[in-house]
Amino acid sequence: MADPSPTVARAGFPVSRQVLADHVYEALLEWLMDGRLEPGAAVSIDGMARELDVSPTPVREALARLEHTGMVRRVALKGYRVAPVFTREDFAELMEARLSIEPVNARLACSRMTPDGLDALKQAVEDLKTAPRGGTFAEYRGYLEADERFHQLIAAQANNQFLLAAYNTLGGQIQRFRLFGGVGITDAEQAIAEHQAVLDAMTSGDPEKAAAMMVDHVEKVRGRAMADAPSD
Amino acid sequence: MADPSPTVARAGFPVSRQVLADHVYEALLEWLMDGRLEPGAAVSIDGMARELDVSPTPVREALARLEHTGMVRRVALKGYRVAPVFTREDFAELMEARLSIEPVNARLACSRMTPDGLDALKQAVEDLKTAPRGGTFAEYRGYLEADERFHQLIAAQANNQFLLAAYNTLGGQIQRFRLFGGVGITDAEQAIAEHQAVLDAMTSGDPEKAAAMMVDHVEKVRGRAMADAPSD
DNA sequence: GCGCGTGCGTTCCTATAGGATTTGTGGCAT
DNA sequence: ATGCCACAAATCCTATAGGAACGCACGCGC
Repeated sequence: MADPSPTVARAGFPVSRQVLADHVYEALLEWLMDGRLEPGAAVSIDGMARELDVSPTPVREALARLEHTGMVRRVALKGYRVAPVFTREDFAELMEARLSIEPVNARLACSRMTPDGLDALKQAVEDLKTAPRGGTFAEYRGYLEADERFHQLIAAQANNQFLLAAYNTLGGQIQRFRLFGGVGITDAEQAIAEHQAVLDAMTSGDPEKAAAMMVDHVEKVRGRAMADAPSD
Repeated sequence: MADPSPTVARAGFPVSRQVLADHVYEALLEWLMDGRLEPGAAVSIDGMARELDVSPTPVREALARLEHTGMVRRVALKGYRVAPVFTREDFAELMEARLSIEPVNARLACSRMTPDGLDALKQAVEDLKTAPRGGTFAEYRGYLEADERFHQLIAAQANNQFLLAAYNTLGGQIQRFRLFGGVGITDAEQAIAEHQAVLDAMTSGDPEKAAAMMVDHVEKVRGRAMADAPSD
C-alpha cells in the first residue's frame, strides 16, 4: 500500500473522520459526474478496488449507497452498471418532478431565508455569470457547479430535511443529465436571467413570485432541452 | 442454512434471484417497521450478523443501503443507530413534504390511471374499512399496511419514477411515524372517509379534485396528529 | 452452417482474521 | 470527591481467501 499510515488525522480534524468507504463513495460520485464513468458501463467491484488501491469491501459498501441514488444499478450476481442515458421520457419525468418540488422549495426558502443564505445565493448567480463556458467539460464545469449550487442552496434554505433529501436525489440526476444530455452550454444567457429573476424575487421577499419564477425557469429549461436534444 | 440447494429456480422464477444482503436488508427493514428495533437503539454490525447467522459483510452492505432511507444513521467508526423518534418539528416537516408531493401524485395518477390501478386502489380502501384495528400492533398492522398501500399505489400510478422514488422515501418515514407516533388508530373513520373522497375523485376522473382531496386528507392527518401527540 | 454442451477466466458473494478505534471500568493522584 | 490515565472488552473497519455464478470461446455433433 502506498500510504502506510492509515490514520493520518491531520491536526484540527479530530472529529467526523472519514473511513475508506467514504473516500471511495466520493471518488465514484466524482467519476460519475464528470463522465469518466459513462452510462451503461460496468462498474466492477474488484476492478474499482484495484483502481483505487483498496480492498473490495469498502467498494462494495460505497456502491450499495450509490445504488439508492439512481446513479448505478445493481443486478444480483452480475454486478453494478452505470445507469443508462436518459431517454426523452426519463427527462420529461425528471422535469415533472422538479416542477413539483423546486417551486415549493423556492417558496419556503423565500419565507425562511437567512442573510447568509441570501448571500450564498447571490454568490452562486455571480459565479454563473463569470464562469467560463467553453466547449470542453473542464471549461464549463464551473458553470454547471454554480447552477447546481444555486438550486441546492434553495433546497437547503427551505429548511425541510425531507424536501432537501428529495431534491438531492433529483439534483444528482439533473447534474448527470446536464453532462450527458450532450448539448454543452447553449442557453447560458437565458438561464442566467431566469436564475436572476428567482433571486430577485427572493431578495424582495415575495415567496409566491419566487415560486412562479422557479416554475418559469424549470419549464423553460425543459423547453430548451427538448428542442435541443431530439436524440430519442 | 435450511435450504442446501441455492439454485432451486422454482418454476416461474428463473430471474432476479436474491443474495444474502437482500435478505438481511428485508429483515432489518421489517424489524425497523415492527418496532423490534426501537428508535435510538444501536444496530451493531457484528451483533446483527450473529443474530441472523451470517457474516458481517452482508449486514454491512444492507445497512449501507438502509442509511440512505433515513431509517438508520451512521457515524464513522461508531456504528449505526436507529433514527431517533420524530420531534414535533420533524413531523411538521414530513407533512409539509407530503403536501408538496402527494397532491401532485394524485393529480397525475388520476390522469394516467389504468383500470387495474383503480381496482387496486378500491381494494386498498376496502381493506382499510374491513381491517381490524385493535390496540396491539398485530391487530392494526393490516390497517397500517392498507393505508400505506393506498398512497403507494397512487404514487406508482403517477407513472413518474422520480416522484415514486421521492414518495417511497417519505412513505417509509410515514409508516415509521405511524408506529412510534404512539397513538394507535384513533381516527380510522375520518381517515377512511378522506381516503374514500380521494378514491371517488379518481373514479370520476377529476384530477384537480383528486389533488384537492389529497391536500385535505394530509392536512387533516397533520391536524389530528398534532392534536393527539403533544409529546414534545 | 447451426445449435449445444464444455471448459476457463472473470467477477461476485460470503466468511474469516487481524489491526484500529471507541467505550466502559478501575485505580491513582490531587 | 473529582479528574485523569491506563487497561480491557466490544465494535468497527479493512484485507484476504475461497466457493459460486456468470460470460465467453471453443469444439463437437447434427
